[in-house]
Amino acid sequence: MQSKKRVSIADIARQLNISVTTVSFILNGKAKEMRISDALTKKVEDLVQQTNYQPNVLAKSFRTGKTNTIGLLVEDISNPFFAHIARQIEDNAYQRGYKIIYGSTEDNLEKTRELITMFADRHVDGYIITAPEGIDNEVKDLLEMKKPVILFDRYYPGLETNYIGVDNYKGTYDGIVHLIENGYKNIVLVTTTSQQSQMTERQAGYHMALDQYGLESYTHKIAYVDKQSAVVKKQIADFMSAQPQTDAVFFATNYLLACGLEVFKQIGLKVGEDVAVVSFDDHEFFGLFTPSITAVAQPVQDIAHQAINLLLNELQPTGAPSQKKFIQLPAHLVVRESSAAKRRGA
Amino acid sequence: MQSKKRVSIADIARQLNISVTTVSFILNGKAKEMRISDALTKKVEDLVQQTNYQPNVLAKSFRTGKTNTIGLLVEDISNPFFAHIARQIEDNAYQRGYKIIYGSTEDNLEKTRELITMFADRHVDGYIITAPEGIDNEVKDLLEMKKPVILFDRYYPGLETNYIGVDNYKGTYDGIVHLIENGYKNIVLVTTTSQQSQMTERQAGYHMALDQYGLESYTHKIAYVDKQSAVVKKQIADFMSAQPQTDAVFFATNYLLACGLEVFKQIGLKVGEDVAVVSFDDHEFFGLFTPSITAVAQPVQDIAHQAINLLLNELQPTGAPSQKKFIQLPAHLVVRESSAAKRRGA
DNA sequence: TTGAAAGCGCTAACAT
DNA sequence: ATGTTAGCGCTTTCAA
Repeated sequence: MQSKKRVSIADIARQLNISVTTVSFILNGKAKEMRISDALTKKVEDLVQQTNYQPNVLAKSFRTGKTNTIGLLVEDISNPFFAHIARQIEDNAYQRGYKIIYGSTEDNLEKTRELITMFADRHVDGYIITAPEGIDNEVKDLLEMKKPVILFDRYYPGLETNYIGVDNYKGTYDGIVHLIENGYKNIVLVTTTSQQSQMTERQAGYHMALDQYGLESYTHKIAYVDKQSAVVKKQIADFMSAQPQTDAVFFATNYLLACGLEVFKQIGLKVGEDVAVVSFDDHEFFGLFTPSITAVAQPVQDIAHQAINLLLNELQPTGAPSQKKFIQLPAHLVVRESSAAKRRGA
Repeated sequence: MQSKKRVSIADIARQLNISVTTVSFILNGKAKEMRISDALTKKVEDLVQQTNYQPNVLAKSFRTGKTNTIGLLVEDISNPFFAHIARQIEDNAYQRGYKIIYGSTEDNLEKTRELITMFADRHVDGYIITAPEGIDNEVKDLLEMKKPVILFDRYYPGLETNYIGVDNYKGTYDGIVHLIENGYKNIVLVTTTSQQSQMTERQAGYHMALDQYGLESYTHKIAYVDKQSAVVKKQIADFMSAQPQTDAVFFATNYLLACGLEVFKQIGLKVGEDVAVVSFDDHEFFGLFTPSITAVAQPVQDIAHQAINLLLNELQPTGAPSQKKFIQLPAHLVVRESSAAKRRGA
């Protein structure tokens, strides 16, 4: 396939009348360790330069079983949150010699299983995963095979592995308290039916805040199927007309918010006047909305950075089995116009 | 590394007292071709099932030089346009047994070179690339090595390879004509200094429309460096105050639009009243803006679909050297509120 | 301090 | 119709 035959380690050895072993050692930085003479080392390095020798990664991977590849499983790469995470992870990984192969799970168990199998077949060295419900056994299998796994965004309480995510509980709590302090009393939580940790934590934060202030809670869970936003919108519309006293809505994801905004527009509810709005997950355009949208922002860069660092650390063969980390980063409330203090008589 | 030793093709052969060749042929669907008895074929297939034999992909790749991997080089995976493209490509590729490894070029020549080298080292079977300026030689090298390359979003006139993109010229032309017909006369084009095909085409479309209607053109090119949006905003602000007669602005990318909207907000220009606005590239949230934003939408799904199809076709070893395709899909104007007919006296 | 050689799992040319 | 075997390029054990 290649136009010119690539030079191999044997070519180098032959030209210098030495053995491939020696060349291999030098190439892998074991020259000192193997007490190979500096002169020889130099000669080899020069020839490598001169011939533009590039080791055959495939052969190397085959031999060692290491591929220098990381499997990244996100819920959906086209979701801005995950896209940004992916971008950061990519940057970090490439800088350290690792490539990323990715897949979108759609939070679907079957699809995730397939992806994990594919990635395992390819001998990826480690995994960074946003786990769908029910995938714990597969993850356990990976761990048993000594493959490092980093969970992010959501975790499994029972799994002994690394996790990095945001403090969903506190983030939501802060958002709700903010609404309460701005005078809102009938605060609805619109969330999904998902039982994943990040969602249950957000619910818990919501309830905690309301309890503390002695307010009543109105949770509305939507089965978020397939971006069938028509269905979602219908449910939100129904809910709003059933509970006309609602003066604020906290959306547990920014997709739900998008649906909500559309509904409000349709039924003529003015955001920021008739109803306050806060979203979990910020978005680059929220500042440009009218009114601009208050959101609980996740530290995307930090999350990605920590995820890849945790993974690369596990990949470094240190003798001791690494201590598993469970990291929760603070989320940060970005106050904008959509949650402005409630006006009397509104 | 694996907890149990994987079963190999030799194990299968040994257990059945046949040769690895036979097993290999059967595994690769050449049983018929090699006239291997149905009975034997069946026996092998059963044992494969039963032992859960999984071919070692690494060994196979090493041997054949094929990796069933596609290198996807986009400008920035965290840009929604590319993120959506990536998602579609992923879906299509996985369905057909290919994995994606990706990289963000940042439209930076050096970085793109590195990525291409990395991908080449890994023997990816083919490439899908949004090419930065100046990368034509590297692409030419790939083509010489018989590696299929699909360019998308922008092309090099001199390169003999496949291209898939949108009709930027017509898309922009339509957008400008729409503004003109809605009564706008002083229409500014805000674009980048990039000389890439997609940008120059958009400029051409802009000029064509204005010429046709005998209107004057006011192009403002911004060096889009590093998302230094402060710089970009400053330039837009300066431009607007220097040309107060401006009644409409066409932004050549949705990032520029975002900067523009912020500036207009700051200086108190009301979009849709004081100034009409159209963006090239739609965005999922444009419908939620107030006023909602008119945009020239690219058929993301089609683009991705065609790109991956073109590539997979080239990967199918048909005798004849494939005819290179140059495909331009129509862009589609999504009319919303931001470009509503100009009111008299505004 | 360096070299010879086995072998990773698979494919395919060549033998029978 | 099926088997023997030579590599692919590299790492690493063992020997010298």
